Amino acid sequence: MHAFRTHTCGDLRKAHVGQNVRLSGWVHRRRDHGGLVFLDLRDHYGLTQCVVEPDSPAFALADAARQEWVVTVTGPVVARPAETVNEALPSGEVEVRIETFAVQSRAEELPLQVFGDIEYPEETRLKYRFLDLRREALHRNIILRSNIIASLRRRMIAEGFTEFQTPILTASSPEGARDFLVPSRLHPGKFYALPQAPQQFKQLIMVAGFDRYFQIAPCFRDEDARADRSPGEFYQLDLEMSFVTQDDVFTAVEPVLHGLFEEFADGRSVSPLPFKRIPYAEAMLKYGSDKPDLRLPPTMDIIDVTAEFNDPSVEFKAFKNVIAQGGVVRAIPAPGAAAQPRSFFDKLNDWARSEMKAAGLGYVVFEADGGKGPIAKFIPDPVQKALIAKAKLKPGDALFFAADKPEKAAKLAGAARLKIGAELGLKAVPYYDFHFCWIIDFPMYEWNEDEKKIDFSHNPFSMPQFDHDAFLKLTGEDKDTVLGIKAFQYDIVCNGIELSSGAIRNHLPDVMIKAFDLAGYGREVVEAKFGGMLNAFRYGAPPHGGTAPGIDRMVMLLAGEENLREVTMFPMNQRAEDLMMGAPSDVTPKQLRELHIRIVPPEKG
RNA sequence: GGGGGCGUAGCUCAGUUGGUUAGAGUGUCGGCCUGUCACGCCGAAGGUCGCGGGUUCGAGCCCCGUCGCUCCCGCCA
Repeated sequence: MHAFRTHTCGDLRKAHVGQNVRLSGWVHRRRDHGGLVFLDLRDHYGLTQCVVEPDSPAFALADAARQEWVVTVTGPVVARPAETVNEALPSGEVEVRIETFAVQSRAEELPLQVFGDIEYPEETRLKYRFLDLRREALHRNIILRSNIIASLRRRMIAEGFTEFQTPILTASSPEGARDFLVPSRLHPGKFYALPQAPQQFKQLIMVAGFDRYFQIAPCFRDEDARADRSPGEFYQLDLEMSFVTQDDVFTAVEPVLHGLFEEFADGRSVSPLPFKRIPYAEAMLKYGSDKPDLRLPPTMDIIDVTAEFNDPSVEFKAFKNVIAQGGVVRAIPAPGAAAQPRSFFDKLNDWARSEMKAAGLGYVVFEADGGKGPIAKFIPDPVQKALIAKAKLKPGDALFFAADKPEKAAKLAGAARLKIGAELGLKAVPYYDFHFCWIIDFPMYEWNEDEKKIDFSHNPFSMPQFDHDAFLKLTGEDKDTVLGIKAFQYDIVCNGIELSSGAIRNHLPDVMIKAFDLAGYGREVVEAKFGGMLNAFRYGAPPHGGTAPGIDRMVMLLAGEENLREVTMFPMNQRAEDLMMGAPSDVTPKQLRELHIRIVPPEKG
């Protein structure tokens, strides 16, 4: 007989009755009836009830066992009496009668119970992650994560993609997030950077003549965390393809994501292929966001009502002043909101003022006999009718108004749309639990108001949607033209979460240098910082493009969790500390000397 | 860097208007119990009320500071 087990704790069924078996696992739960002790034994595979009676030679040992001890039991599988069958347990028809009992390892009093579903503070859960991982919910999520990654690999390979590894120690890059730096021992004063993404490498893989690359790629960014954003490190399904248009990328990626979500939907619905494509400008107007949640009904689509409020007959000064200063008024329809109490509207206004730092969130309730609410009296009947027509309102619907500079108004309207939709419990018809869309035609540049300069608005490596020769002739003088340029840049969005960002890349050195030039980076800077890739483009670069869906976020969606730590095996806390391993940590003076590093502690404020 | 919330037994939490010896559940330890599966019953141990200062006759509770955790904003091409 094997030293530890002949079966797992998830194996035993009625068919095993009579066999002598050996199980090893953790003592999940102990029920002591004096003369009779039940031990639920747990391993990765399941739970099996074991029982020991006083006349058993193993009784004293087994009776002493406590929660989370690791033990090995040996004995016959017996059928449980009919009235004691546990239907909640797959092995519930049988139990193991303990004849010999061995303790493999004991457990101290637990800081966190494995049994049950008590909620524990993050600090405890992270410090004792190995205990938390034993618990059912987290254990299940981590297995789900593994299955999702395995499925992605299968699907990508089936689509003709090949997985390649790219370096973890690479060069720091100027744009984008803050790099994690690794000091070089051999080159005093110089640093490697951990890759924010294998962006340049995957493009170089295309230049190198490979095609259809993918990787479950670790990415590192030294930025602050959020519930849906791990500090430090995360994983992407990184992919890149040669000789493709934007549509080819979509066609390659859609079935992978759709198939994945269908596979793990577990009864939930997935929006059908092809995913809706929404230009950035339209998304910002209709949803107030570049990551719209399409689970809300189209009757809640935001509309621009600047013209209506600018009509001479409207006497509402607050909005008129905003418009006079270049602002806009956006209206968020709230279907059926007339049934809500006054407090519903007041709370939303308070929310807009406190959390969104807005001047307020005005509203009009359109009853059958006319508009109601604090600002309705400033809006004459013809304009009210125009608003009703434009927003396609029915009696009993309301409109909320966000008035501000275009970006701020869009942002407030977008947040209000989500909040109102959630409060009213409104759902699109047909409703999909996972509602995907592509956001396309992102602007190439944006105006940086603080520094009064043109910035890349997204990815400096994407191809502008602009005539090649005309683009090369652009200068900083053509500000409006430059700010109007769209890029072959796209995002995949699901349920209001940005899953991935991608682009058809700029593979032409002259366009790339001009693109950086327009954002205020001289040729020297581009040569110095992206010389490797730029140089590669001078030796025959194929047109190429790709994207990189965030794996952690996909797992989060499919697991139905709202925090990445619930789907990450060993996460750090929000301050980027590993409480279990004690990272980051001090290092020895010797280590620092070897790296030519001296610590200059921050001055205490 | 900024804002909100939280911090009481190993763990999860309660603790009234500032008022006697700070409680419950769970876990731990001891006793009883032969069919439980959140077993049950009896008992015990277990507390720097995060830390420091202040107000007060009296502080878990009020005030100030500080530390930790968490959520959000900034940030995340």
